[in-house]
Amino acid sequence: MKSYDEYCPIAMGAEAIGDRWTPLVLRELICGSERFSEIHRGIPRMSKTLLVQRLKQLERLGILERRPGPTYHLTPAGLDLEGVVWGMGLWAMQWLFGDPAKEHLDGAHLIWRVRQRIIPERLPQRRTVLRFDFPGASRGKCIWLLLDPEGSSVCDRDEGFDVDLRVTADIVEFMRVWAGRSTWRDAIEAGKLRLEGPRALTRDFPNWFALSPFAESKAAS
Amino acid sequence: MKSYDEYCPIAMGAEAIGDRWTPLVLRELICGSERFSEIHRGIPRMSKTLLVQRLKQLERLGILERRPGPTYHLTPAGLDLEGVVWGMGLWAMQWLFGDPAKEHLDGAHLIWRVRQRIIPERLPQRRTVLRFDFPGASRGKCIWLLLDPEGSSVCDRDEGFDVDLRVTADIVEFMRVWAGRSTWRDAIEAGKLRLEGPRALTRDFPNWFALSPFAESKAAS
DNA sequence: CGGGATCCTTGACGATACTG
DNA sequence: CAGTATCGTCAAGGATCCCG
Repeated sequence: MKSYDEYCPIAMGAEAIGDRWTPLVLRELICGSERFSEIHRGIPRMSKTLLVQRLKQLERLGILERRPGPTYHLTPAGLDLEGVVWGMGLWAMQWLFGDPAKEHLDGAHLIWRVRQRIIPERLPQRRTVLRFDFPGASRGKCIWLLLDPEGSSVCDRDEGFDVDLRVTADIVEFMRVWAGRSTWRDAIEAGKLRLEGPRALTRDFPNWFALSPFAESKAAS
Repeated sequence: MKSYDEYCPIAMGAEAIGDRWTPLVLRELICGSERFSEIHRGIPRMSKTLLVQRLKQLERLGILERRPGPTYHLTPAGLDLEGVVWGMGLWAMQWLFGDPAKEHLDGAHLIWRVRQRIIPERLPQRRTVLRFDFPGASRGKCIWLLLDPEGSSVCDRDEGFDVDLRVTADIVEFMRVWAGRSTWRDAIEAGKLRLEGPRALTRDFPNWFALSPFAESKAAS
């Protein structure tokens, strides 16, 4: 893609971060992903080839820094982009955001993002295995989440662990809760979310992770 | 261009305003352009066909409104984008912006933007014709600016009017002043800007228009 | 895991001509 | 002036395979 060839800061900013997928790459970095595979899991529909290209350009522009590992870290210039990227999100939250559509109903992606928002100190002391069932999902109808204060992981196949807590949900409603458009309580009372397991787990479940970073801001539609 | 298919406000925001050229279209609307040709003159390197498409999408998204005339006006949602678009510009101003490069040296585009920033009340009462000569420009080496409190215009051909004030300048330096990286005084003292005409005009010239909206913010490099 | 190298498709875009 | 219509090009990027 060619340059705008305009001596204008807006044009330059748009050239730097306006390429397709780039705002999502920045989102992942801002949210704390550091490794290539981690970033990629956060943007599963982006090809690896393209992610490599985008990371390189961001590095060239001084927005991120590649360190041995390899890991990727935002530079001061990159950290300063948080306001811009979040501004886009807040704007969209207010003016465009609605309930999820069919194309959004990916259980694996959803739980991966839930995992990003885990608050480790609040997890049970011992490893706990959750199984999510989303009958209405387009992809990722059945997802396992292994909670561990030392590091949690998501997978989409039965690895043979005993399931401690089973979550069966209408994925649309789960996403609405995630986005701040509904609540766990309402979802459960409406019969759209069912938690099966020891009382201690079903009770604490909502506290293990925060909702979407945008959940608090107000939506329009 | 296909959708990201993510249930994420950042993805939605990026889809809405992240298309190529769209931030520049928004810039023109925010700066007050209303007519098609006016918007197009502000983004001369964009094709008309594409501008039509972008305007249509922005209308579909509820960001702008088309009224008879035809004229284009930002809706409340569109006005609310000003912070995001300006945020991109401010970020780029701080981290990427430098002196203009060869591809930027378009005298016609420069004077068009100067015209956008005219403060009508400060203009001379009678029509005044300026001629700009930019020997170092890549395009638009010679531009006429007709000042009139009722409405000013730019053209790139001699329409036969008598020139009241002649401005000869190193276009790089003129753009640096415009961007807040130099001053009229420094430019004149360095011999990079020469004003020829009645004393009253050469004296008031700097007051007729404001500099770039980003001129006050600090640049890095 | 973290990419590099190729091939191939599609659609975004520019140029041009035309219209009310 | 403010578009519409058509056509051709080119490059962005998806898919696949490979590598250390």
